[in-house]
Amino acid sequence: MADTFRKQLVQRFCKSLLDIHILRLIQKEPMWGYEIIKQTEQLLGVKLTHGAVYPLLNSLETRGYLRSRKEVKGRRARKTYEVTSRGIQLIEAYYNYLREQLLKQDIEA
Amino acid sequence: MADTFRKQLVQRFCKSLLDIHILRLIQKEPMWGYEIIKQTEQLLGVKLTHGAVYPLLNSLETRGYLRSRKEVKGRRARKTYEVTSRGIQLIEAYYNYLREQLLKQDIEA
DNA sequence: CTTGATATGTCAGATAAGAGACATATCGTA
DNA sequence: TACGATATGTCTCTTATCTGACATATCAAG
Repeated sequence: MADTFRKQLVQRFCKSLLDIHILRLIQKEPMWGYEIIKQTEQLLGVKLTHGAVYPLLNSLETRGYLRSRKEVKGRRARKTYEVTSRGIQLIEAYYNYLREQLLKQDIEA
Repeated sequence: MADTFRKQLVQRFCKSLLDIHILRLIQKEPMWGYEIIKQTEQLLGVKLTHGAVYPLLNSLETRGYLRSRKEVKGRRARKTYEVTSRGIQLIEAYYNYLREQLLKQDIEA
């Protein structure tokens, strides 16, 4: 049962906080859309569709959370993203909020 | 800026994980719908509509996460909810997941 | 005796997000 | 040379969710 709940939560966090999930992955190491989809499936067992990922990546870049560069190997092109300082600030605000939530739990436990 | 991000996250966590937010409030002390809406506004500054809260409370009870009893003061009735063991399991799975997320951060920091 | 607060409920319509299709291109391999 | 994998992009339609309206009832205060 605890395992069922865990899977549910992994799925929900990943989908309803998809932008943060993506920022966290890219922060670990610069990455491109296709790779994000593959790693999310391998690491979490969650299938993202590219129709959801690519528009979000573009939006995150427009809003200043990501920066991209084109990498060309032979004639193949990929857009590798890295997290900007603004993106790092959002991720840190996220971790701070998680800590806060856990703290509240300890106080009342 | 960090403060703006925090407010954003409070809002998003509360709305996209509304069921867990409600379970956590009720776990602190048994509570009814109207009170949940008031406390959420006072504590977090987030306005929930009763059209979202009441159907969710009923759904959480049907699915076994909450249990309700009718409290009558004079002729006024209210439905006070408490969290079931199943509900507590979900909340604990939630906290475990938060801890996991923070752990991952430490490893890669 | 009427207004605002307490208290719960349903439901139609709006809205936001995503799935999946359409589109294109390279590369390796069978 | 055709298929599956890599790689990115747009867009329509569906689906899920919430807002806000409608509905009802008690109570306190002005």
